[in-house]
Amino acid sequence: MATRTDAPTRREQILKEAARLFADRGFHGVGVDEIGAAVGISGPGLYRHFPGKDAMLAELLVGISGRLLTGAKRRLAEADGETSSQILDSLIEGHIDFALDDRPLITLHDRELDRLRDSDRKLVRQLQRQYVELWVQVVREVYPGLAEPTARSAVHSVFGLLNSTPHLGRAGTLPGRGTTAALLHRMARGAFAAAEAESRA
Amino acid sequence: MATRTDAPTRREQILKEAARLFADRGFHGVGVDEIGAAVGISGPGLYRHFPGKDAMLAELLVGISGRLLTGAKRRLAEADGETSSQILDSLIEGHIDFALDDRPLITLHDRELDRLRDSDRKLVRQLQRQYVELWVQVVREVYPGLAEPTARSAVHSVFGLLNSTPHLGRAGTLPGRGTTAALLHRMARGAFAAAEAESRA
DNA sequence: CGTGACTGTTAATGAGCGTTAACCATTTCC
DNA sequence: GGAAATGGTTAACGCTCATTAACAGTCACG
Repeated sequence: MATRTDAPTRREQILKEAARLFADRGFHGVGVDEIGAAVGISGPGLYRHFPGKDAMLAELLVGISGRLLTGAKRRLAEADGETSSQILDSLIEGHIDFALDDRPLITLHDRELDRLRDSDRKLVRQLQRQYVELWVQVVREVYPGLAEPTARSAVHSVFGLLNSTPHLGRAGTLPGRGTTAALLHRMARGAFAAAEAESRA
Repeated sequence: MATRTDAPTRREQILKEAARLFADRGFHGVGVDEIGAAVGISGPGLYRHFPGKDAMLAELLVGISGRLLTGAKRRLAEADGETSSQILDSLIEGHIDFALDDRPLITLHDRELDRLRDSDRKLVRQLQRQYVELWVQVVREVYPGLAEPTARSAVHSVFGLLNSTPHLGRAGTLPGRGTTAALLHRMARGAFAAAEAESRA
């Protein structure tokens, strides 16, 4: 489990650049030649590493959903003795890290899902669903006033809030990563708390 | 200003169906034949109403941003005597109405902007910017603790929250429009309030 | 040495698709 | 009543683009 210091493999370079390009101009908006050029090889050379353009998108999207889910599961597992509230904070923190560090992937995540083969799309959706349900459980422990459907809607909405980072001005204009992360975190908690205020209206 | 009861014109049918299709499968993912079929005419017949496929997208996106902005301006103008807090509630309500009633447009709004001609994209961005600034002003009146950059980030994030409706399960599974709107409204206010808590940390 | 396995290259193929051309029915209106 | 205007049609063009073919350099290793 050592953190890898190796040079990135060609496959990884391709995936990274493809993610950036897909996020910028959409799956159909990017040609294979362009992806190839981004890693210094040309067009069809990509086919030595992937069976096709679709496969790159599939691997990206499955990878995203998978990493989000396993990350959340890990946080949950490592949390013996912590309060539900602390666990929720940990989930939020993990999601924010992801949103801030992998903006292109976040963008792809809910933009290009429909371009996948049926089987891949099903897989991604299943991973997403598990991730959501995991959040819903924790959220309902922290905010018991939330009925399950309400909690699910609230979770989706908070994802929308956290995933808004791509719209927050390109890199330079942001008030600094830590500040932004803290702001998003507070807002997420505030949104959940306000959601719970329902039953008492 | 009578609410129109007329049958929708062909142009409007086309725009509506195009919006739905673009939102579902992306601008590049939809063919003109398909758009034509959706309104009962076939492929090239569209060119009697629009100079090209791009023009449909442009009109849709400019229309969205324009309606959001003018709606917000109207609410502001009609609000003499109201408190800033009431005005903010009105802005939120307007945005939620839009998000719930025109889901496809919301989706397009931040998904296909890059496919526009430079001039159109500039126009749309300008309208968006005005809309954001208008919110920022009102938000800062209600939550004076918010510095301007923070307020702007918060506004973007709340847009992310409100625009999450497309992800809230297709139509049937929603707990009812009024309930959903109320939930989103509460969460938005809660998020802003929590954002303000910053300077006092 | 030499024979695969790898990783590239360029050229060709073939499908999809936006757009234009050429043509036609219907309505409007002097 | 006839000429525009209007809103369709189908067929053809041309371009983009993913994918495949055919070929070649490099390195590991028996």
